[in-house]
Amino acid sequence: MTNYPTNKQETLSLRLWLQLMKCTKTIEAEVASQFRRSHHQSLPRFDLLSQLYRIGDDWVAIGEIASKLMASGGNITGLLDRMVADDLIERRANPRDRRSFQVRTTKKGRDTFKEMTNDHAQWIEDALNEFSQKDKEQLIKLLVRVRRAFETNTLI
Amino acid sequence: MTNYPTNKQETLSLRLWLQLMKCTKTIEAEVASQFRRSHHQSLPRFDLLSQLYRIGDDWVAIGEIASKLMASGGNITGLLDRMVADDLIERRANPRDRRSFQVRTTKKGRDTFKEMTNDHAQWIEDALNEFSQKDKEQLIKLLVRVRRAFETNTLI
DNA sequence: GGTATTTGTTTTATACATAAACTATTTACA
DNA sequence: TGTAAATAGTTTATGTATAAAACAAATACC
Repeated sequence: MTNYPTNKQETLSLRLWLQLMKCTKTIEAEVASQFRRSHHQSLPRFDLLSQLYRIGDDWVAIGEIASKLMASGGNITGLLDRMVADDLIERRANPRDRRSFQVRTTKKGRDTFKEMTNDHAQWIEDALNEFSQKDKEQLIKLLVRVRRAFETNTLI
Repeated sequence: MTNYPTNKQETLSLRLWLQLMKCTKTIEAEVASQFRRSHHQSLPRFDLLSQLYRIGDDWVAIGEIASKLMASGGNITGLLDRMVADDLIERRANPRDRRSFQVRTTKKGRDTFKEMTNDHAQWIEDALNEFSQKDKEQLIKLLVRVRRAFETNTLI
């Protein structure tokens, strides 16, 4: 009865989480360093440009960006300030609601994003080309399950 | 010939990376929020205490912590300053090298770490208990492979 | 022994992140 | 209509992170 390897199981879960974190941080550090070297841009800026790209060509409210990126308002305000200063983003008052502001990418912002996103995809592809489609699919499936386990856990 | 789904493969690698990041960030946010709520401590502080615990009971040089955590010196200086102020860490001059300083955990630091580490292990275990040992082992194996792919890639 | 270099850490400038307080509007509704 | 509540965004205080400059002390080497 006491033969169930509960301690070992616990260790395995922890090891899984630690490996997950190590893996993500390794890739993140590499991508961030490449972005910095090749484009003088950061990962948070890339994420913001990605969201704007996903939303489309229109003016977007600040709050929509914050909620899509799951970030605080203050964080987005600061990021946008710096990106406006670098001419990647333009900002205007919302003509229909004087509390609200809107942003969109400039031409420079769109060009920068296009280059970054191409490089990014290429780096990831190059690094992961040794994996079979089956391995990748399985890994994705397991990761989604892990995430769901935490998300549902949290909501209770 | 042109039937090879190269575009799909590329998409799959990217999707894998995005899922990896999403998964890690979800768990990290949950753990950080629990640490904050239950212990008024942050994840970086927990990491630092973990390193000190791993190294042992002795006085440890600042530089050793920085290299183990793969963090910049300035980062560790700041973290330590705040943790010393909160009486989790004590600091002294290295008696054998006047350039150098050493730190170790206080009793409060050790007690805090013990509680945090128990809770942490429990949260992870609870969330991942639906996974079989086989699933976890496979996931760990794949994650290690992914990380190696990026590490070797970087070193070239 | 005296200078050059290296080493260990802190300081500075900057970026990114949050929570909480604050401001200005808009909306709800009595 | 007039006030309370909700909403949009910024500001402030604080924590975490880096790179680069600065500094002090130790080591290397002529």
